Amino acid sequence: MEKQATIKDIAQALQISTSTVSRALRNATDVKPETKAAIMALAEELNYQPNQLALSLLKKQTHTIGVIVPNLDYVLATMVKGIDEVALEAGYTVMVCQSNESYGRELLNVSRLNASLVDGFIISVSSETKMFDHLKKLQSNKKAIVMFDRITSELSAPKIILDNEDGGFQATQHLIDQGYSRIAILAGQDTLGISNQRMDGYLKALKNNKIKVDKDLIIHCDFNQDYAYLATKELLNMRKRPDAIFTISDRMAIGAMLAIKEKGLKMPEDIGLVGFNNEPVTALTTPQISSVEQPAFEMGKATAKMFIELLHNDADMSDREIILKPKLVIRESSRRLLTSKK
Amino acid sequence: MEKQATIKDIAQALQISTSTVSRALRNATDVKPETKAAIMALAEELNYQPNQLALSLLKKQTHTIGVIVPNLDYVLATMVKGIDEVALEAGYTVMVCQSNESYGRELLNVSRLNASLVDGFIISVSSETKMFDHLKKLQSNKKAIVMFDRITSELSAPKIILDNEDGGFQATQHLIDQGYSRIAILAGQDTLGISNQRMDGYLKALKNNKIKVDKDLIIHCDFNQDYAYLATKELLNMRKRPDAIFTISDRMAIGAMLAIKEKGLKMPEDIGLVGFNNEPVTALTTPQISSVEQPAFEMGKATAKMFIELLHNDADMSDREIILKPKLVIRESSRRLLTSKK
DNA sequence: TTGTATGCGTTATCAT
DNA sequence: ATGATAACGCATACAA
Repeated sequence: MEKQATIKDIAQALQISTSTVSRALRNATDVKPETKAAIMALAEELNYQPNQLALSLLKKQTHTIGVIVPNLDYVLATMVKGIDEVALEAGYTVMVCQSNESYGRELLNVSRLNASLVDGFIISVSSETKMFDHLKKLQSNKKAIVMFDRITSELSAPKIILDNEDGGFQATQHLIDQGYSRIAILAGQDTLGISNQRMDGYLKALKNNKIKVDKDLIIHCDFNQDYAYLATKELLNMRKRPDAIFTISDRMAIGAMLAIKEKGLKMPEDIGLVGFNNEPVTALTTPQISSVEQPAFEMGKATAKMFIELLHNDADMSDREIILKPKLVIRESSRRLLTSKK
Repeated sequence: MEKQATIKDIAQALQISTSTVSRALRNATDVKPETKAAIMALAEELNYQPNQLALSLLKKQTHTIGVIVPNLDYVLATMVKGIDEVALEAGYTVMVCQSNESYGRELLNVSRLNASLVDGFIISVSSETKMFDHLKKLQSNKKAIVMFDRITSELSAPKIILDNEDGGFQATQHLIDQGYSRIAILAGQDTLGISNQRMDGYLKALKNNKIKVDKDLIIHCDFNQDYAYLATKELLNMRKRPDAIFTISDRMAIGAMLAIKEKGLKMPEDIGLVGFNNEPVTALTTPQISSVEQPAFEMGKATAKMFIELLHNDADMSDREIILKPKLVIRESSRRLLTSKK
């Protein structure tokens, strides 16, 4: 076998025109059964496969979705899996690119995938991304865009998000229910939407329970284990140290846990801990870590469905927003009352 | 702004031919500076971007690499990151597809990405994949293929792999050095190459140390935490139970650890445990788990480099093979001698 | 039922 | 220095 066979090859071999071959291959009705049979047979033999590039150029659509994510950690990988699932079923191929939390990389990815290579984008923006002209430009070129997880209100597009505020609220309220009162929060950079929303939930729970907010208990640090470790060390050295910590990611919870153990404090007796994401690791530590679970796979599926609807729909969908609810999973690190709900 | 502007649009607006526009845009020398300036200005204004589809159709290359992996767990995600890194730098875009350990999905992914959409494939085959005609067909269509991690000798292609046997050997030898003598192994399905190789290393270490192989201590189960848990439970209920367990993945090590704890045995005193992959979680459990580290990021980079060389190289590279060495990371779960190397 | 001609966006070749 | 034309692989309107 040589280079991919083309319609032309088949036509030449059979001494007929390319249009007839094209029709036969596409199951058109008006082709004589015998010629059609001959064509199909030869196509099979030559392992003919239509050239998607040519088709895409002609149809102006590639049936390919560009998915851009800041990284492929557990949650995002799960979401991508959900996207993949739905897209594949609908006949779309998914191109996954990682921006590595870098605005520059995101720009590069977008521009590479643009230029007619993809029908549109499903994107979760990097933590560095503060300007959205690159996405607006895509829209003005009639590319479909759906945002998910890390979104921005600056772009008018369908959005699929988690109710992060509710997640923060559930976590904090639970800690309060367990009798903790000096509750610290390890948040991300104060420019990151999902971080701020989770903190809003934290603040709301405090307020609802008439607990005064102590600014010293609100820490902004990198979404990362090492920073969380250091930040927690400082927290524990305060004169009036917190009796509970809510971290907005499980990675950070791990860092906090290491610092807590190092200090010789017991969870949940001396100090309570709740993380976010419900990564599998939370069930593996000692003690196991309570964590806010997000329906990542479902979110991915919902996102892909929205995207495909957007492609097939002329109506304006820019105000569409799906908000999924998180669910707190209570484990050992924060359950110190026997009466607590299971 | 409307649909992407084309060369034709610019030519019409400026009342010149498309060839001139094309030349100007491509920085050709023989274009009058003034016309060139006008063209560049208009291109900028219209946000002109060359249509990659048309270019690819013409040049018969897409500058896109199809990457197919069985899943996106920690190790593979890290490898993909390495691939991405090198590919991006070389001007290639990466399409990542997950086969979900399914042969059918792998076929689908390959056929979708084929059809001239990608210049070639970087693939780690699914655990279900036992036939390789789909890959051979690609090669006969002159697509470049590089295999990595999970490879097959049935395909003649450059390969980048870990020295899995050495990994198994290091792990087992270490356990022996620590004074363990009844060492069990939790392996994967006996059709999975990397599993068998790790087991070969295990057997070699036993043989080198004149320890008789006990078939009852060799367990084949799914690459998965739950099965490992169950298998370990059985192992611990044997009349002469093992005093150490080597699992060929960290997930399995976690499962084993749960069963060990449940049984009330202490690591490393009563029983030693070594995993494989050195996932971050191994440092978070209590006790921390010793594990064989593979240079995943480096492997990804090496793979992408090999692939790009293959694209630019007419010579036969099918016998090229890069074998990377693993490195045992010793932690609490297996270090019971104070004299042990750190 | 089949063939011819055209176009998708671009570049390369060959004129002019 | 610039323009006309063909080609990449395919589908389709139109002609036969």
